[in-house]
Amino acid sequence: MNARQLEVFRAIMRHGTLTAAAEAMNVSQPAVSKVLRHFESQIGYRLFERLGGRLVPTAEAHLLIDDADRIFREIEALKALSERIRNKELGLLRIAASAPATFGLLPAATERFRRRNPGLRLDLVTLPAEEIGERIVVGDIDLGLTMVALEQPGARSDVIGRAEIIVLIRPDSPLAKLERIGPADLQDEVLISYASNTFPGSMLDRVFQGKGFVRKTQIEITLSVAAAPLVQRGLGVALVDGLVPWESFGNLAVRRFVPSATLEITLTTSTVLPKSRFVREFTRDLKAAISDRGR
Amino acid sequence: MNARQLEVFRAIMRHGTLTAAAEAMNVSQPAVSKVLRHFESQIGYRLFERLGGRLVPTAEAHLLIDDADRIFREIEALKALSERIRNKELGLLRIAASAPATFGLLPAATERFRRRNPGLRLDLVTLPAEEIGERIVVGDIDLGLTMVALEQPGARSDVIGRAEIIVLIRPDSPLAKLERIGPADLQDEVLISYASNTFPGSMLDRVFQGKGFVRKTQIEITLSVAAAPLVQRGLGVALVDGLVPWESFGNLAVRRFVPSATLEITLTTSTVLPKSRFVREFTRDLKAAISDRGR
DNA sequence: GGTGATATATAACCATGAGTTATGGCAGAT
DNA sequence: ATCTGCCATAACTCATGGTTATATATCACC
Repeated sequence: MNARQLEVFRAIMRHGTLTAAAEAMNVSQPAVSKVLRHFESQIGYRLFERLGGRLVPTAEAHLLIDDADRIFREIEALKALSERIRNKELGLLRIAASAPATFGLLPAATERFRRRNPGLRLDLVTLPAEEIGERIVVGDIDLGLTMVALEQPGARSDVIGRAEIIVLIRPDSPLAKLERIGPADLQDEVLISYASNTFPGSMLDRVFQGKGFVRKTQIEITLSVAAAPLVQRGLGVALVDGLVPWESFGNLAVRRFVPSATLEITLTTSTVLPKSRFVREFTRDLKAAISDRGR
Repeated sequence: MNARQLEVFRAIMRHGTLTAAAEAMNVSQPAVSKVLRHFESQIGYRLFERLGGRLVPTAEAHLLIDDADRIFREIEALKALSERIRNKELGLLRIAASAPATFGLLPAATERFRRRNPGLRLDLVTLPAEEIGERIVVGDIDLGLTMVALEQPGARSDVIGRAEIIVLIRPDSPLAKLERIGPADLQDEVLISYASNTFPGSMLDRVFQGKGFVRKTQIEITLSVAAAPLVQRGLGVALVDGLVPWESFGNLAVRRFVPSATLEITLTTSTVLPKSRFVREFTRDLKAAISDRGR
């Protein structure tokens, strides 16, 4: 049972005669006749009674026609879809980002991108950085956006911007008076921050050390966004990336951290798979979103 | 774009490699390879990138796979349906009946029939008698059930029973006292009955004439069931077929009409199209339903 | 009862798609 | 360096779907 057989069956049911069906399908009458007979011999029963030199649909044909017709139309729809894909009217861009990038960069970049490519499907996946590299090399993901460089054979990482580490406090905290907050100011606070065995964590450890302090993290987080509710409830002060739009969470204040510590916003793509036009475009939009953030 | 191509595409997406897909489909690996390449050349774009001797699905493949998978499964379902039809687990019997037969005979016959053929689809169509003949000769209908013989070339009518003409009255009517009602009793009543230009109408005209009366129909109906609400509301007395289960309508009484007048319950089938087993069985069930009615 | 019109079936042929086996090339792992 | 796994190619076969030409059956009509 193949698509052509269904098409022929449907056409005969529609047009009533072989000849009309053949004409509608732009093939010769014997061609239709042969496909029909072959179809009937395959399924093992007659779809039409031959009488008076005419074809009369059997009860079996009536049982099949609805489904056959639907499937035929669905195949036609799939062809149309495929045609649109070929004409680049339709596409798919699969982006994996770590959580801060998902919150802080993707919305703006996506907005720019969609304005130019409204028909395109976008898959935005939030994943831990380690997994993103793997997904890129197996081709599951077109573009990765992380706060760490991904050392992955078969993938290439480029730094497209930087994000400052900031201090997250409650507006009613005594620290709110300060413009800038340094390691010394945090000594007596409950510190919410990255674990030392993560990239930003060890980076911050070095910064504290450079100023003669030790970073004592009381509450460790892996996902910076998780700091927001903790700080909101007054459980401590967070030292996290400044990429997430913290202001939008409410009951939170952001202060600069000195000395300045930055994370690299890193864009990763496969070195083996060809880059689509969409990947290049989205990269541009991401850079624009980053420079917009500066303002 | 044909069913096989969708199947191959789906199998490769599922199993990840050509080799695994080929194994799953029980064909050789080069066969799958060739179908895939042919499919790709037809649709005009790559579905897989070849890298490191592996196939990696492109974004386009991801856009197509859901629909392709669904269509493939629907074709499989259609094959299964076809298989059931071939094994006679599934069938279709299309019955057209005039309204009295629909009300009075089909329910009982259908009940018997379905007990024996629970998987079968039954199409019960109520149509005016004239149309039924045409539908039978074009093969739209397997079996017709009417109260008139259908004179239709290509169709054959058999009388399988008779239905008495009865008098339909309100239980509170003065006529309710009578066991039998004749033309004389109806002279002063508003008569609801068939038009004279119909078969039962002219038949009743002759009966009245034989007794020296004229049938004066004040309210003409074509559909006997339409008499029920009229009689219920006291608009008159009806002279109609006794096939419809009038008792079930409520607030109606049925009386025998004398002299007895009968309509022929006629079963019509095509003389050219082969009769299915179901047609023969249903005929038997109809006859049984008719003789049951006698009790 | 021919006759023409219409519709299906058959015959003979061809192109192609889908299958086979055998084999070669390539990348990654041991 | 070699083995292993995977994909591509070559050469061949067979079935399917297409062609044209022709035969056959039914129906309507004179």
